[in-house]
Amino acid sequence: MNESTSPAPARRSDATRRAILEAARERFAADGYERATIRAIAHQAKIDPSMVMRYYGNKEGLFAAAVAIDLKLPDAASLPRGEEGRTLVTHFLDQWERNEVLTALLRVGATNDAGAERMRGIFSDQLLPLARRVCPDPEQAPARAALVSAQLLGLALTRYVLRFPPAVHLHPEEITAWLAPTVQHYLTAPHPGP
Amino acid sequence: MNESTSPAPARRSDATRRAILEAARERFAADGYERATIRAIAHQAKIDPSMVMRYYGNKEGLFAAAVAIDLKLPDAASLPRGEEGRTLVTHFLDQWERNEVLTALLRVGATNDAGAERMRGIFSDQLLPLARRVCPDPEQAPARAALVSAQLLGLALTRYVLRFPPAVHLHPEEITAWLAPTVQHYLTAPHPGP
DNA sequence: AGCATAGGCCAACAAGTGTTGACCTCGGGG
DNA sequence: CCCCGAGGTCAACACTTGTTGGCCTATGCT
Repeated sequence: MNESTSPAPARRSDATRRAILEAARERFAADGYERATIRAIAHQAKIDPSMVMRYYGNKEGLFAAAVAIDLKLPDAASLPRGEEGRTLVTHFLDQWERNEVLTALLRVGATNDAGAERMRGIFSDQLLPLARRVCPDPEQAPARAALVSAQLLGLALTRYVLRFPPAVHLHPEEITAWLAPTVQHYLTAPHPGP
Repeated sequence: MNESTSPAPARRSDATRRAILEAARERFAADGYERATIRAIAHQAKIDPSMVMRYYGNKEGLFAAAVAIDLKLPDAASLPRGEEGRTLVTHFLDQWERNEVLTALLRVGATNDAGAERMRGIFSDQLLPLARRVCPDPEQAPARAALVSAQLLGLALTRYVLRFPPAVHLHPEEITAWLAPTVQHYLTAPHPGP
């Protein structure tokens, strides 16, 4: 619908490609890397397993294509001062509820090194720069970003992967009310000292 | 060395059984459930794969035996009032650094439902009761315990599973200095309200 | 000493995996 | 109209997995 801006030649098989990617995300998110077999993905996409190979080369390539996504973190400069924690938490929750790519990434990252590497990349490409701009001493940025990611990924883990019942039943507003001050603290509070 | 108190008949194969369990924990912790093959475990334990089946029935049984462990959380009554957060964090860090069972459990829990169920059991059997005794309104205990587990497991995830470099390089004392107030807050602070 | 038995190894099975290549089948441009 | 290539299916490959049963070995009891 927008041929001029996108360099893609708009092949006739685009619908199938999308179906494969969608099924792949769902299976990876539900089963992890090993148990999400190409046959199961192909079955769910209602096509033949060999099509997956034709379009994505091999399973690694399929996974890479399925989790190629941008977090679109808000720019650090545009954040209201003092509200960085709240903004981050709501943004994360929103992304996580909307699409299952992040759940797939987290589940795969726990057992597959390519997945873990992808998570490390997201961390250092997107969260770290933000921390560098927000937190007082840039030298402390990596540690502070690590603390923030531990808090946020910990919530995702217990809520979307391990499915602890109380974590699942928490309302998004309640999560924000609890986590936002913590994240804000990790980003901007003075170092507590050992 | 203590035959009277232990009901185990002290079989001659106990050394082998221990070797299998040790290798199993190491492989599960490093590779997760699927990629930790019985053959790999047997090879590391320097015995035949069929011995694993003989002693533990099947792979599920081996996993169950390998992760049958008690967190040994300190009793809520014995905690110094106001220091529950610090005690919990140091205790968790200590357990996690000491043996790899917890890493195995976390890694497997991300993809295997038996593993996730085991984690949910530990949560509700060990952390929840503690929260019920420590936090002001017992009705809020599940939510508060969930927040605490999100913070603690998030740290374990980024440090021992995903291995974010800044999380790996954090010193235990620094982790405690940052996390103890957070955990204490989640346990005892008044509800922030949505 | 003799032997039952627990400890251990070897080879094989059936099932499921990623991956490949040969083969159909249309749809649109010459 | 024909045909050619992209889209799609089928069957098979080589390999790995969990699991099994038969066989050997040596330990400890009588």
